[in-house]
Order: sequence, then structure tokens, then C-alpha cells
Amino acid sequence: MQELQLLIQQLKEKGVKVTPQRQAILSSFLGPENKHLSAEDIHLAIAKTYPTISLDTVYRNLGMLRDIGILRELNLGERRVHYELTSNIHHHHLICTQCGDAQEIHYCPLKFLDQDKVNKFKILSHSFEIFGLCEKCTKKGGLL
Amino acid sequence: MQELQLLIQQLKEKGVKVTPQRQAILSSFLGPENKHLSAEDIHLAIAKTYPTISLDTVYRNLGMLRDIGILRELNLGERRVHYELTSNIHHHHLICTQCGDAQEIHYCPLKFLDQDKVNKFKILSHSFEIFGLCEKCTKKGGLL
DNA sequence: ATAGTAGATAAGAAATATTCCTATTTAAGA
DNA sequence: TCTTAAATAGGAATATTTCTTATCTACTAT
Repeated sequence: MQELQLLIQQLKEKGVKVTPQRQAILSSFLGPENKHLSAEDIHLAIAKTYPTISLDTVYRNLGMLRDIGILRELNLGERRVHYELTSNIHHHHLICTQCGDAQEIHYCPLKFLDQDKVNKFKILSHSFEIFGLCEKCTKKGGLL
Repeated sequence: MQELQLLIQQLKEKGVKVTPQRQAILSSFLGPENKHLSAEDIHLAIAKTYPTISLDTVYRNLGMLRDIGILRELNLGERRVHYELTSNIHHHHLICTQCGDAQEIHYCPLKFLDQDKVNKFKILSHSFEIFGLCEKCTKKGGLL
């Protein structure tokens, strides 16, 4: 898969080793759907083809991939942290608190932020997530 | 303290008992500074005057106070969840990833959000936090 | 003021998520 | 192929939050 090769190239450029575990972790983010994965999600997804991978390895690599800029950490209102590829075009999320579904929304609040409000603060990153009920769950009347 | 009486009034209206533990928890949010407190912060703060309060009681009540709308849950990018009074005027935060300080910013992204982007999603709440370096930490050169 | 009761609490156990430790293994350069 | 710094597996440890249960208490109706 070509997309995977690009990511592997980035690993090499950063001077980190290209291990099969890392390739498996990266692969789990590829594919048609927009993937917002937790460490546990990845551990399970990989388990099929790589049953001996340790959860610690997943965590360690997610942290490393975040640090070198390949992944972005997401707070989707759950206890566990999720990750997505930074190469996806920038977006935020509409998160259904009922079914957990996260739709992407292509609106970024930083665009409309008056720099005076920020003053001397050096912005490095931001999070913006909208919580509520998706169309499906609204139709179900918001009941569980 | 008058502010505390108002909060106690809200508890009564919601039909929950006004226990000394609850009063102590609410009190820890009052005062001049803008308080963003974790369960542990509150447990420690209360310990002076109420040494036997259990951490579980703090967690249980924070959840309840959030559910009845007195507190709002915050994700400040740390592992633990923080809370603030919803009666504070609506705001978001500039969070320093170095020293952990959280300044309030009075700009809300929902104001500029085109409703078409949201379509049939029913918005219930949102989070918007900006991470980076505060003026002090920037001057220190971003070193620890 | 008193008693009854639903709801609240304390304390510790359990669950969940993440990180640490260390012996072993391996990717990649010489 | 050899070397070695970096990475891994597996289990232990930590941190945060929730659960369980026996006891207690704020509030309501007397």
C-alpha cells in the first residue's frame, strides 16, 4: 500500500527503526474510514495478524508517532485517548454522546480567533469537539 | 458566604440532600481565583477542615453536580478530569503545556459556526482548548 | 421535637487506562 | 556477517475512577 510506504519513509527520515510492529500500528489507521483509534482498538485490530504484540509497544509507539508528528491525540470525551493521522486534512468532530460516533466537521475555530485575545500566548495546538446527539440517535428520541 | 447559599438553593431545588460534604465541595470552587479543580485537588483542599471525607464521595458528587448543571467538566489535556462552576461566564482556556496554567479566553467558536455544517446534529455541549506556552514559559525559552 | 426512610457516606476492593522495568530480541549500519 | 543502539514482550506498578456494602444522616411527615 502506497500510503503506508509514505509513512514508513517518514519514520526513516526521523531515524527511528521500521519494525513490523510499527508498520502494523500505522496500517491500522489506513483505509477508507476516518480512523480515530485508541491503544486498545489498535491492539485488538493488530492481534489478528500479530497476536504477540504487547500493549506497551502500542502505547510507546503511539506516543512516539505523536511526538514526531505523524499522529494527533484526540480527546473524544471518553476515558481513553484516541489518535488520528495528522495527514488527514484538518478538522474537528461532532461526537454523539449516545452511540459514540464521531463525524468530521470542516470548521476550525482558530480562523475566527482575534489574535488580541491570545496576546503573548504561543499556540502550539488546540482541541475543539462538539458533543450532542447524531441524527440517528435524535430520531430514537435520545433514549438508550 | 452568599454565593454558597445560592448553590445550596440549587441543590434543594433539584431535590438532592444538602450534606456537609457537598457544601465543602462546592465551597472549594468559590473565591477570587477562577477554579479548575480535579477530584484530587478538592479532596486535598477539603482535607484540612474535613479529614474523613472519602475520595469516592468527591467523585460521586462531582458527577452529580455535573449532571444537574452546577459544574462543567473540563479536559485540560491532563489525565485527570477537572471541573469548574457553570455559573462562571462562558469561556474557554489557553493552557500552558509547560507549567499547566490555564488562562480564560472569552471567545466561543460556536458563535461563528455555520449551522449548515452541523446539519441534523443536536449540539448539547462543546469543548475548545488551546494548548501552547504562556508568556512566562515562552520567556524561559520553552525549557523545563 | 421524633421517627422513618430514601438517599448519602466511608472504606476498601475492583476496574480501567497507562507507564515502568528488565531481560531478550532485532533493525540497520559498518 | 557482526555489532550495537534501539525496540520489544511480558509482567509489575501506578494512577485515576468506579463499585460494593455496611453504616449513617438529612429531610419529611408526624
